[in-house]
Amino acid sequence: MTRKKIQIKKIDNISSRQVTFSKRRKGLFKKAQELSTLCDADVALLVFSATNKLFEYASSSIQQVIERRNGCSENHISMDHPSTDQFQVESESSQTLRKKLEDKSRELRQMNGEDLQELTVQELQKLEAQLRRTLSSVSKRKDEMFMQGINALKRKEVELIQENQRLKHVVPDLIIGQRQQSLESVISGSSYFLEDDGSDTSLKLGLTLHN
Amino acid sequence: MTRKKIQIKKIDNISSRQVTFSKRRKGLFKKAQELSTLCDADVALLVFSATNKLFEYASSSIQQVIERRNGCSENHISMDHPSTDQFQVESESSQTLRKKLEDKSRELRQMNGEDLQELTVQELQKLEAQLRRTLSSVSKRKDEMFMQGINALKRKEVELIQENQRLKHVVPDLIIGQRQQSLESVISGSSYFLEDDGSDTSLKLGLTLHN
DNA sequence: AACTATTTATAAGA
DNA sequence: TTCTTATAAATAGTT
Repeated sequence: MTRKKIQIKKIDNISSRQVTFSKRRKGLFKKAQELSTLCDADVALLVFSATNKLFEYASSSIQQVIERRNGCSENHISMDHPSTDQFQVESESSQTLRKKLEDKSRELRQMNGEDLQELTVQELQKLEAQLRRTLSSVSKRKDEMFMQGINALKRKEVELIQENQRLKHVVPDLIIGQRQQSLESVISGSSYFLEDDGSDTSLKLGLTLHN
Repeated sequence: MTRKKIQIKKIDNISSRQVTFSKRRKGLFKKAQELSTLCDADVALLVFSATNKLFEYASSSIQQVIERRNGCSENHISMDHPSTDQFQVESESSQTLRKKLEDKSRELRQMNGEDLQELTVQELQKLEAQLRRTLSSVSKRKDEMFMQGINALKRKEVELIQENQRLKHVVPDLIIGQRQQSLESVISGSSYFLEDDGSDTSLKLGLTLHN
């Protein structure tokens, strides 16, 4: 909105997204409190960052409610779904969940190369080692999948060869039996395989089926 | 803030207060949604007018929670003080949190090379590319930190060399001039104005000063 | 509701 | 992070 007009869509660059978040969050909170004061309105504003950190504003008359919520954070679900009561009771609190979520988010960001400044050299080395391990697993898995694909194609190839074998016997009979009939359409599709010298046909097939 | 700057205090005139409320509310909601979009943040904004009419905004991932309340909402608009219920509702439900946590956990496991069988070849390739990017970032960061460490050591080295130079001049004079006096007590004092030619005494001193 | 003179917010850069 | 600054956006007072 200055220096240059921007499009309202997710900011790609991570650090400028963080900077913008800080600035705009501040601006938003200011405007919220101004609206509250100027117009005697009750305003509540909750902002969760991409890292699940919570920022909140509440005009004074709502403040107490917010505070009460912070104390006991999740009975409303059991109100909506009484049947889940027991489950709710023994399950983790929202606070706990949010903490976990925050942890996972940070870890994930670091695995995506963000927020690395938070790490020590040891941690970086550990991360590096893990990345290499994963990279290796991914390669392996990719290979597996390629091999599966190739094997599937090979099986199909065998089937096609067998089919061709049958056709090879059938077609000449037809040619002999019905010379007057056009046969290009039948043969052109599969004439490649008609000459069966055995081995290297399968190789060609494998390659053509790949593409 | 235009035509004239205003003070941020309750607007006395009722109609202009209402006008301002409309205008600023609109602006505030726009900013809230921009923040949400630009920075990938979850935002919930509730505004009660002085007449207790409710206006609200919620970014999509909180939306569902808000909507559930809308199903049974007619009664609390007219309340003087919003009930506890309302504000518990606007924070994310445990269910939502649990879902998010699950998603992050899966992503994290995959970045750690587990559960790769769930991914397609395309997804594997994407993951691989990301891993390589992160690996590069990690290396870069590690280099930075090493360089910082090295530079710190170099600075310290320079300081120590300078200190040693001074001591090199001070110590021999002392030895010559005041043989009967304890060496340690003299060194700990600040008599390094004294000139001298210097000798290997400084090396020992330099070392002891390190520890 | 519209209009605009100003103030405010803020994107980019340092 | 914080500051600066050029420019975009919001809006107070007016019509």
